[in-house]
Amino acid sequence: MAKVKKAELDLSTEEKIKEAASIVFTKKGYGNARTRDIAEEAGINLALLNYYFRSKEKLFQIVMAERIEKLFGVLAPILNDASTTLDEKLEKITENYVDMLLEHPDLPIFVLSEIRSNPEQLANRVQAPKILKESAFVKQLMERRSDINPLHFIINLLGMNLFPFVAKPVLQPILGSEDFYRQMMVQRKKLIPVWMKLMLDHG
Amino acid sequence: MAKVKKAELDLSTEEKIKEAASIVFTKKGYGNARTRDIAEEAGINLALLNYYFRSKEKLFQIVMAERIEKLFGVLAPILNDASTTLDEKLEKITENYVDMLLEHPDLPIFVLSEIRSNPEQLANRVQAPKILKESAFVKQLMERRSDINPLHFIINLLGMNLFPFVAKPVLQPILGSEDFYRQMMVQRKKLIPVWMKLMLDHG
DNA sequence: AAATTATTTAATCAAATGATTAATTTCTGC
DNA sequence: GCAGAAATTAATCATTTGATTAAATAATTT
Repeated sequence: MAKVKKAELDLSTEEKIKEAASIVFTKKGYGNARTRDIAEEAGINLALLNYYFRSKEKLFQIVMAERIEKLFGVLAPILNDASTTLDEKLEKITENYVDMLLEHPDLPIFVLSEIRSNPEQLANRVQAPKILKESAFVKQLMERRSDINPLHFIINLLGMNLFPFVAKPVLQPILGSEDFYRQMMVQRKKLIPVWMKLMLDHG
Repeated sequence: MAKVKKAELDLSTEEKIKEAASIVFTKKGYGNARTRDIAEEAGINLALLNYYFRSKEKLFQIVMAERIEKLFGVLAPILNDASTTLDEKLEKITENYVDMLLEHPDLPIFVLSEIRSNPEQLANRVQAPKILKESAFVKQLMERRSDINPLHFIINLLGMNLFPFVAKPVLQPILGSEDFYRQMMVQRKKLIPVWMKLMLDHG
């Protein structure tokens, strides 16, 4: 055993490399990640990285597509669901994000910072924006508050959900223990929908 | 003229390099930035970078300290001011952030992503957290809402202010023009304090 | 103005890094 | 069990990249 990661046990070499790449890229970013770091993390020979994925860049593109999907993929089905109320959507989105981000706290900062350093190639890969304007969600928002651009509420919802994870390295020292940080994020699952409803119905 | 940046005109070589480094590091991140990029941006010979700053790493540390100060330095004086009301603080913080971030939109994602990729060295450089707990701001928050951890409100305030800039590359395509993006951010100067007050007084 | 110091430049170095190669081992189909 | 294919390895390559050097130029001092 020793250094072998649990999930790595029965994965194929290709999957091991992709897993390792995801870990290393997410932790350090593309520019700070070394193919040798990835090979070591995966426990494989460096040449295998190029054997299976041709290049660091190609491997990154594959990992990045998966990470973008993981971060924004949850949105589309919820936003487009005409059978749920606006309140239910707010609750679903929050619940999904908090649960997912507690498991992958550095996902948002990774995706957003990589998009920033390469916007022309990556920004258009995010699908959610494209469906947004025609979504049931936006329609419901406009019905409820016709005087405020619905994007404000979307920014607030995503901000309250994602920001505490984006800023985790700064917030953690304030909050003290990792455990207390988790506690607060769990509290927010109930609080964020309440706050969103307040903003929608007052002011 | 041509490619010469306006601010660069009468700066000393040392200042030109620091300015260029700030631009290049902020746009690409440490790992993707090349000392040759910085030299070119500054319009100076590559060797001068090492002549004035010893190394890329040292130059980065200097730039980073300034960027952290720019992003979080505005907080301490406002948070500690016992002479202003909580509502005034919310308005001041929001006004300061929106104005500053419209000029430096990629500042938050830069600082936060660099801290993520090197937390042990950078996270403790942020001063704001240290003074936070003893601040007038936190006291006022606890007075107003004793049943909710004041950090929730701080997260929401920073999230609503910083997140739209952190996520700018993703949001921009939805909003369309740069001009419309600016418009929305200006709107938020009035909206965010209103929303914060709502959260504090209801729910 | 001469001497000294500071700045700038072109050329070069050494290490890091992504990628390839050729040989070896393991697996698969027959 | 064997032949061919696939996977793996150690060694090496070529380029990039941060940094240095020695010479040239500019600024400052006396």
